[in-house]
Amino acid sequence: MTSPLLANLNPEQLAAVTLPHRSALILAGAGSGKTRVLTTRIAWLLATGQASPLAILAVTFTNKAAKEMLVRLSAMTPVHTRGMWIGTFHGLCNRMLRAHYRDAELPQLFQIMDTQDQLALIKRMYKEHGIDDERFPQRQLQYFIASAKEEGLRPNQVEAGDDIARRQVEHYALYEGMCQREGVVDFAELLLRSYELLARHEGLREHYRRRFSHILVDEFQDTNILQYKWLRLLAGDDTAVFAVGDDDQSIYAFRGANVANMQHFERDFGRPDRPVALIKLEQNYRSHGNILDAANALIKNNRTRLGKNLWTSGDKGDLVRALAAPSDVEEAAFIVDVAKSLAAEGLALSEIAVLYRSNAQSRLLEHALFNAALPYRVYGGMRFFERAEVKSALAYLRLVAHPDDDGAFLRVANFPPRGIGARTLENLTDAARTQGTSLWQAACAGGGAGGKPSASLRAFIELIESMRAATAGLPLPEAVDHVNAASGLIAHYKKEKDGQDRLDNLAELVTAAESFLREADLAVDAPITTPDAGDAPRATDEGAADPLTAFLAHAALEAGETQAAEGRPAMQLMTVHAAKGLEFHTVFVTGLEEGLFPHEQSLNEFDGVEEERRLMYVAVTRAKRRLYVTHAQSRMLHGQVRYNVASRFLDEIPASVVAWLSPRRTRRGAIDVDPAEWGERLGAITPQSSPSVAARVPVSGSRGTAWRIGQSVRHAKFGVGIIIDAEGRGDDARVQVNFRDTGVKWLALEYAKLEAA
DNA sequence: AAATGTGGAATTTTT
DNA sequence: TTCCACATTT
Repeated sequence: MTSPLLANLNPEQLAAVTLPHRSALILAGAGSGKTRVLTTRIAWLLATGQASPLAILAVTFTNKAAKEMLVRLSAMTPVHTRGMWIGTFHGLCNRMLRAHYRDAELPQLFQIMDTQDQLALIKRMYKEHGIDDERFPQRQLQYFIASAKEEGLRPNQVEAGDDIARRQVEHYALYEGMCQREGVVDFAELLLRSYELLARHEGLREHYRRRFSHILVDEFQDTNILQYKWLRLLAGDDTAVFAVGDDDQSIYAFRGANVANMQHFERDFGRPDRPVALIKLEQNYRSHGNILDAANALIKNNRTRLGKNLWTSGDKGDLVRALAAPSDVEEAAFIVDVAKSLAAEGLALSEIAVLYRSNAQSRLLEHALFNAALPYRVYGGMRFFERAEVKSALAYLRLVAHPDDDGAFLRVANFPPRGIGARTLENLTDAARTQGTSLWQAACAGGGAGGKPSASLRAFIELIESMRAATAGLPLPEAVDHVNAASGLIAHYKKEKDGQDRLDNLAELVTAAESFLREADLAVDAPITTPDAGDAPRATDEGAADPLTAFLAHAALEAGETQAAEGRPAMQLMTVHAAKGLEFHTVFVTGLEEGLFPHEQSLNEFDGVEEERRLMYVAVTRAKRRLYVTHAQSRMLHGQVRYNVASRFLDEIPASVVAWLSPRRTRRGAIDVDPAEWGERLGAITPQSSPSVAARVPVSGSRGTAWRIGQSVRHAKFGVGIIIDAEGRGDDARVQVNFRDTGVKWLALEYAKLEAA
């Protein structure tokens, strides 16, 4: 076996890649070459003739991962990746539903709603049915529906324990009715419909089962119940399912991810003659030893694990650097200082990441970086296809493609303003409801309940009709361009003084249509046909018959980049969640404080702290060479200063691999250092200082009675905490302490024997 | 129909 | 603090 494909694989990777035909669960630790194994496995199957490209289905969660798989695969083998089913769960389900829209009981040109659209639909529904949004918050219903669907449950299958739940189920049913009438599906619906399609149509199911001899799943720990059921349906007796995942990196339980899927895999995908193979990839190619030691020790505190230990053949490397800053401002200043000196040493800024638990923390960091003129890029936020002007342009296109889309209708009927007031739309909504039709049909039928067809409404109908006629024969980008202008959007934003960005985005939408066509072209070859249940011919990768519908699906399924990548290298700011899968030379994990990380909300959740710990594990394992873990004694949060105890996760990193860059007492908690001295001390600490910088700065002894807000204390009964308030003096003096384990308490200094901690 | 004011809430996020 | 939804004003 001297295939170059297999060169440089370690024994476990090699075993995984060349596994004989049967299902396998690959426990792939952080940085263990997971993507490489996955793509090499596919290449291997193809190269050895064990599978044809059409027999392979590979599924990921993100478009980015799917794209990367395609790129790496084409680099490895000369195969045409075009006919292959490689994509996201949603993308593949969309493809399947387009091909079998009749059996799925969907209109041919069904439209996909993103979460914004979905919320808008729920709001409309609340208005129409007079549902009380105080008692039933719209967001909550949105979550309720998504959760139900992710478990594969229709309204009649949801068990409602109490009255509230019963009402929510009713609302769920109403919602479904609206979606069906308007011909729109939400994200979860793509999965559920596809699942039901396979469940109900045996012929189809058998067709796909026979076709896909190999199913490969990326980030298996992130699959939800429905995705798992979908995989089970799709996998026939002779299908080998190759599931790659890491239970220690399961950080999406809050959106339905079900790690138990990994535990059940062996039972559900094994056959008596071909039990599931279990392979662990534990050799890490990313990080130096001390970083891995920190990660391993940390994650050992979780009880529910499959069990894994990362190791490296490389160096121990630097110690993990820890810092207790007096406040969030100093924490940010420290990061600026270190980044500057690293940059001065020649480290690319893009190799430095600053991670935080919640987005709110980015502001101050941005402020500090901005003032220091350090280029940075923040991940997260508004994506291209989510911007208002882009969504409006898309709504016109949706109306052109699919006029019954009430959401699209309402979005642009009077935008830009054209004299269709709230009153007109109300009447129209009433008329549509009584006639049981879409707004579009009601408008065509003559408008409002009063029977007075509004002239502006008629003009709008004509506008859409004329757009449809004008764009009919046009290539997609030209059609988009036409709609941008004919809709009046361009004229509208030209009038606005801050409209230039929006105009740019509208122009960018034309470009997006161009590149969509270009990429779709590459992805398409001859229509896939099979004797019994042929897949419909595809015009594009999105699987729709016409390019416009495909583009609209693309816009919904791939929201696009957060912001255009800047030319110059920049530091990377993001949440820990967003950092999953990435790696950097230097990583700062910031805000390591009880209440923030682990987040206080997680403490009430089942398995909450363990998930937070996995999150911390993800954060730590992003670092290749240098890891900083920082916390601040005081932090401005929601407009108020808060005093937090240092995170328990800091204590869980073995002292032997940590160098404290700030004075620190023996136990958890903050330092006892005067902010005034801070700058001086910090100045003496350079990031290059040897690991032995450690905790050796002696702290001036606490003077028995001189307690300060922000100080860490210990109480014999209540444990450790931080003083957050004080009042009175002398014998009456009391302090308020936020104890880590026992909460906030007022203590009289005369009686409570507090000691500095 | 745009501009201004008020109250409340405030993880994590892909599709 | 900041963002949002909603209500009220202009």
